[in-house]
Amino acid sequence: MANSNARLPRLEDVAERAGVSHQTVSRVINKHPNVSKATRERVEAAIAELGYRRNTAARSLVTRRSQTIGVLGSELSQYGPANTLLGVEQAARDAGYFVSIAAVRTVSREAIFDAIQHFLDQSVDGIVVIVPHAETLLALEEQAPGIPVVAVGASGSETVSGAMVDQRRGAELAVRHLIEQGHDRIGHIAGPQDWIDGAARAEGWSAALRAAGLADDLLVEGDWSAGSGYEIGRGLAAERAATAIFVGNDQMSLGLLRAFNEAGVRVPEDVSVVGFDDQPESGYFTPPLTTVRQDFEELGRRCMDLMLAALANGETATTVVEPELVIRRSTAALA
Amino acid sequence: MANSNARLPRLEDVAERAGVSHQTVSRVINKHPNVSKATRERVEAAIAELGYRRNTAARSLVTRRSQTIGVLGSELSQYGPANTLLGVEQAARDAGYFVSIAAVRTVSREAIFDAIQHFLDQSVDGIVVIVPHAETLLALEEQAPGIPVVAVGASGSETVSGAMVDQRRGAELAVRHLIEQGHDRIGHIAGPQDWIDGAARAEGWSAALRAAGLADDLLVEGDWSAGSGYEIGRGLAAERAATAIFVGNDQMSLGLLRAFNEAGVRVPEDVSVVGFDDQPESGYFTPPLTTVRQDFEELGRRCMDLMLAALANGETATTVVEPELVIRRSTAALA
DNA sequence: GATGAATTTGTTAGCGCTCACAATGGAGGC
DNA sequence: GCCTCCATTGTGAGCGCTAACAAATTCATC
Repeated sequence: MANSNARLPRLEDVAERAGVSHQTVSRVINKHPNVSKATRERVEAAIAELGYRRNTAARSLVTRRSQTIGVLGSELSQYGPANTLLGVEQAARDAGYFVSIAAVRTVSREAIFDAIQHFLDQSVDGIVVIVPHAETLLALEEQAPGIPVVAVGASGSETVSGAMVDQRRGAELAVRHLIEQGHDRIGHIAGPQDWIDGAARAEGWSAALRAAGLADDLLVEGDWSAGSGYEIGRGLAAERAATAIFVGNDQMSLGLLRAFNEAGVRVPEDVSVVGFDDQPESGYFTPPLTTVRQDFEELGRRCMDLMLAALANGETATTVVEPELVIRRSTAALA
Repeated sequence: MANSNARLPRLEDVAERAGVSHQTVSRVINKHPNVSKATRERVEAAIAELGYRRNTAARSLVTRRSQTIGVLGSELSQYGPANTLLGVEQAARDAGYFVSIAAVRTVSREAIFDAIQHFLDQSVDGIVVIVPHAETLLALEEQAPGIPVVAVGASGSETVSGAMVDQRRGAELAVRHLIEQGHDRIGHIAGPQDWIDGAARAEGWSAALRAAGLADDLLVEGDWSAGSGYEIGRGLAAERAATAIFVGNDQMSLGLLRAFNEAGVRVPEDVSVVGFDDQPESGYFTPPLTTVRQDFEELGRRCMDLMLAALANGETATTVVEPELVIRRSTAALA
């Protein structure tokens, strides 16, 4: 019901109404301990009556803090990054921070720099980077924005905190499961190798095979999309070199399943398939997909934990989220 | 290379270096026309040398504008909302705005109010709402935040601009396609009816059937998830009442295809299926899904167009994006 | 009751910017 | 030469808040 012509109430207006100084009102707002109970209640009443809301700009101007975290992301419409963003947002809002986003369409130095500039223009207090691309980390080291940075997939450094799901371990879980089922020719449809996760999963696959004394020669690189899984799957169906395929993500797995279905290759009777991510849909593929689950929201929350720590004491750190194997119907014992 | 101990350069520092007043520097930054070429160049040089960056807080304090748009969203990890967000972000950044997000986990009045409060605390200049839930619009009318609001799915009103994909038309495209293929018993797996899109698609389905003199009695309501599509699909496979199913979205379609596959119902030989959304994966379902494409990024950009208009002249407006039928292999002529 | 310490409240300055207005100087008309 | 007009530049104030300090009040202690 406030008169919309009048300017918004400010500290001084509240102070006048409560019969105190503006500084006392400021103390109440900032929960400063040394305010008597009576005064506090009077001020709080005045705040409620006037519908007072603190002016962020004025506060930021004097404190030199914007209470804003910038999230720099690419592929933000994909299941993983999108949920990581949600995790960050939740933790940030709970901690009293605003979340600003900048999406990078094509990953390049210029695009990353642009986004960082954008955030610096906004004077964010810190930047969370969800661009799981190796080049991004290099760009970040180079461009060091002078504020705390937390990067997903980074191992952590002097200047950058890192939060990651243990991709190697996830890949090992998947491959070991296949080995236990009796498979000894296990191929891999990898994600792009200049993506941190793509490379780490391929390494995990390779390491698990070698640890079991098996060959790691069946690797093809896709681009994460269902389309690339399909194309590669057509080739694989013709060759029939492997009896099991560990796929870099669920979307490529979907394409692979489609190609196998068209070619008459039965899953899991002829070939077993394991994906990575565990999107909500993966349990409804034909057949339901055995895959490695990553808790992306948790990852996002961890990012924010690291950010808060960096904001508080300037220290960088690293955190690792454990993946989990979800066994469904796309894998079976070798006949 | 700036000395990180020293405070950041400000207008006055640039002015001193360029030998002009701070106001002249301000004019250069704001592209005011009445500045001589020589002065402008001198100032620009000084800005570059010092690495000057305008302080947003100070600017906001005096202009009473934050150059920030708040995006209030739910289901932000889903394909549609996520891409709409990306469209908004792109258009906003191009227009010199920052984008702040607030995700609503469970749609309720309180959660919506909370998010609006959050944005008002931040003094955003406008709010884009991507919560395609009927109750949201009511909450918005009630809570009228006093700044421009653009809502996805809204028809527009005195206070709220609306941007939407024509859902009814999309549903009609789907149903007419099925009718043309000779189907006359066409069922619908609807989205939740308290979701704007869910209701609009059901209406379009119903309208198209009635226009063709067909019955619209085969409707079941799901919850958008693949799981609900699967459960409903099991029932449908047992009944076999319809020869074609129009499904409210692609995810439920996936579940339906899975259930039909398990039950030995062949798609499209026995039953045709049409989805809605056209996610990137839909072309790799088994079989590839005929569906209705929505251009979510365009929708997001349109939201921002409306926002800029509202910000400029305070007027609300409405815009409609046309959907498109994508025919793949899940539909066929009735045998 | 005097002394010092702790608690509560008030006063002042200034964060960095834009706005309104004032001042300066050169071009052009009579 | 004088006056007007316009383009260009400068001056002063103030946006709303917090930090630092100062003042007033209460309380405990000897």
